Amino acid sequence: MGISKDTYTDQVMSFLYDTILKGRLKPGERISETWLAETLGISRAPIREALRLLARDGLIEYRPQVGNFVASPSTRQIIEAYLTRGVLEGFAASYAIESFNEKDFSKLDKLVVKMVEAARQGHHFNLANIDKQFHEYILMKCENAHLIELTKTLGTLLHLLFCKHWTKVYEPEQIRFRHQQIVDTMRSRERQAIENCIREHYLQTGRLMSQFASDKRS
Amino acid sequence: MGISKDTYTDQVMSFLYDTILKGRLKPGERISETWLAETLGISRAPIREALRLLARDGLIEYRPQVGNFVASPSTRQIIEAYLTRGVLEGFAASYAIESFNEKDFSKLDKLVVKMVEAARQGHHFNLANIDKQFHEYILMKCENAHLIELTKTLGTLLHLLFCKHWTKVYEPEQIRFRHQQIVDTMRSRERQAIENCIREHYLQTGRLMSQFASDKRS
DNA sequence: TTATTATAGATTGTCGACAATCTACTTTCT
DNA sequence: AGAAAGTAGATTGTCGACAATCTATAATAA
Repeated sequence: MGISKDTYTDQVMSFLYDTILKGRLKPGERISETWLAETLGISRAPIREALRLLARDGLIEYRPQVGNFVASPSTRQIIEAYLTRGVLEGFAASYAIESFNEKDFSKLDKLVVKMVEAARQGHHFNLANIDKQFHEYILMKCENAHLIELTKTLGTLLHLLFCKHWTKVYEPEQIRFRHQQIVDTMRSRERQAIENCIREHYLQTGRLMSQFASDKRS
Repeated sequence: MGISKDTYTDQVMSFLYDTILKGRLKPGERISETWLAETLGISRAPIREALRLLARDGLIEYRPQVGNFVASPSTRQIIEAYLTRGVLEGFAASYAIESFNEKDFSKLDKLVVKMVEAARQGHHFNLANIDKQFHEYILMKCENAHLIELTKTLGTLLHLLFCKHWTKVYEPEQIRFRHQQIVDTMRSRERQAIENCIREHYLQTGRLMSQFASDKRS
């Protein structure tokens, strides 16, 4: 573990992220401040700050005077979040395309290959990670710190809530096609086509995920 | 004053927002927790939570172990923020256009008239408020809570930092033209045109504002 | 004089405690 | 039995204090 000048607040945020990711805290479940404080062996002050920040990002639902709960978005909210993510990343990609060269495209090609491998082996955790790398690689190149920050936050939320479903939602071959399509469209360097392609990419996933999530609850 | 079940944290956020808006706290200036606590007559706990949240929204720059400072974005960051806002609102408008009827358009027409009046009288505070109403009216109709939240946050940031410059940046006639153009384009109901129009609207303002802000600092 | 080091003051990070509020259960009434 | 009211327990909101860290001034050396 490298230099850890993190404040407790940051560490609590990481802890909660991991705990939710691993399914030890499930959507809708209460997150008691005192429980967290005892579990981590620290006081409630930094914990409250972490909870408020995670709530601002949508990972947690905070109800004043009542408590904090793991986010449990409605079908509609899920679709909305994916839609918004598509709009942001779509613009980022069309904006970043000017600084793309063949080396960047082939990097993306390789990530697609790795993604398909992970999908074939059913490693949904790996799959989600490589997918994240793929999309963030495109995102980063737009060089707009503000846009990157917003989009990453949204991505983190979606990753956290739905990465466990990925191997069930798409066949490996679909995953390959969907992402190769993005790379190919970017190679065309047509900004409008790029935006539309990425929006559609997220819209599809949003629809499937929301359906999956609502199935599970009934 | 209506029912006030606000927690202290919320009140501190409002207080800081107003204080910065009125220029009593200037960009780059330090915001001491103890000073705030004594000024408001409360303890530091809710103040810290408010500061962290405002930092998350970009109103404040937070440096761990050092302190909080009023945001003082660079030229580049200013342009980026306006650009991003344009992308979000542009999409929101093109998405909301389906639910627009003539009543909505004429409502926007009236706001444009009021805006020009305020501009003629040099009321930059009024002008900024009506402009905010205009853009939020469009935004709200998209019915995407997530998108609305993100866009509003960004708008609040820009409003706070730059509303004081508005009467200096645009002539009343320019303001009329720029906003009437948006309404007219929306009347055409062409989604692509709407997105481009609103993006351009914000891009222009971003460029002017960033220029103005950098002039002032030199 | 300029650069470096010490030092005192101020500021943030964290803690444990108490009051206000909410939740869930028990009791009471119909 | 079912609904309403009351009560005990738990949870959140806020507070004041202390330790760790940073900042700015003063003292020292080159």
